[in-house]
Amino acid sequence: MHPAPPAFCPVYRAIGVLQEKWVLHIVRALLDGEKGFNELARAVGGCNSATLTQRLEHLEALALIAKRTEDSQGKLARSVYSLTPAGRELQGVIDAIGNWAREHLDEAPHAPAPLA
Amino acid sequence: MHPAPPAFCPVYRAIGVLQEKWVLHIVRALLDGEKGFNELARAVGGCNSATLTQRLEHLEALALIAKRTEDSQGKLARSVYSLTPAGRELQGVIDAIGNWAREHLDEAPHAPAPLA
DNA sequence: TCACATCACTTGACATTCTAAACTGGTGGA
DNA sequence: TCCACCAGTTTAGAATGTCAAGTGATGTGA
Repeated sequence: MHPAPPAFCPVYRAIGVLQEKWVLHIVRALLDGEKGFNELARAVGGCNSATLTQRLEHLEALALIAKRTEDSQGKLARSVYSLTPAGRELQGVIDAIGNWAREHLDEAPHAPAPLA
Repeated sequence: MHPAPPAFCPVYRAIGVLQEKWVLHIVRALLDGEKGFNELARAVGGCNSATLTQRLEHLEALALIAKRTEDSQGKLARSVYSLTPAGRELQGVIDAIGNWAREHLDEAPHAPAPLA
């Protein structure tokens, strides 16, 4: 019944992954260095913990990020999320978005030039 | 009350636009040439008309695509959607996604080889 | 000339996805 | 002890996306 969604096309599938809400933000935040759960939530800016948990699970399943649980002898369980090599390669995508954004999205909410 | 979403950051806003469902698919389809409504729907593969209409309005408002209504003398009103220069520049983003996808997303649902 | 297909959408009911906000259970500091 | 932070989980409701059908016009073939 599907009108032929090109599921076999890698670009199509990549778009499917990358358009999930917060995914690109998460990747961008982690490109900046590995982070704990709350730290990541803050860096990403506005994602709630339920969605973040789900997104992190999905990205881990896709092997774009890795979760490590630091347990310093006692019992402190801090989780640390970082990009895998495949995830780090998304730098190119983020850069492309960045270049485009700076060229074509620079109007709008803009500080009204501090020097005037 | 927002925990400081960096709305002033162009990359953040770009991600906000590009992660809307179907947006990247629409851009990709139009990079291939201008298209009518149903034609675009078919090219995009699986987006329903309600969402497509809404997305096209949004993208037109952002000046990434342009809508032209061909009315050959009589009264035929065929709509044609095409990318604006700003929209066309998203080629770089699509390419980056394409490169990444081909390198890191090539396993998975794969037609089981028609010959055999 | 009538039936049927296509075009560009709209509409309304429904399903999926995302969200806020509160809560769990543990650590660590004043 | 009280409070803050850690990493989440839960639940209910809002936002977003979808399906399927319908609209009114044109075109196509029998």
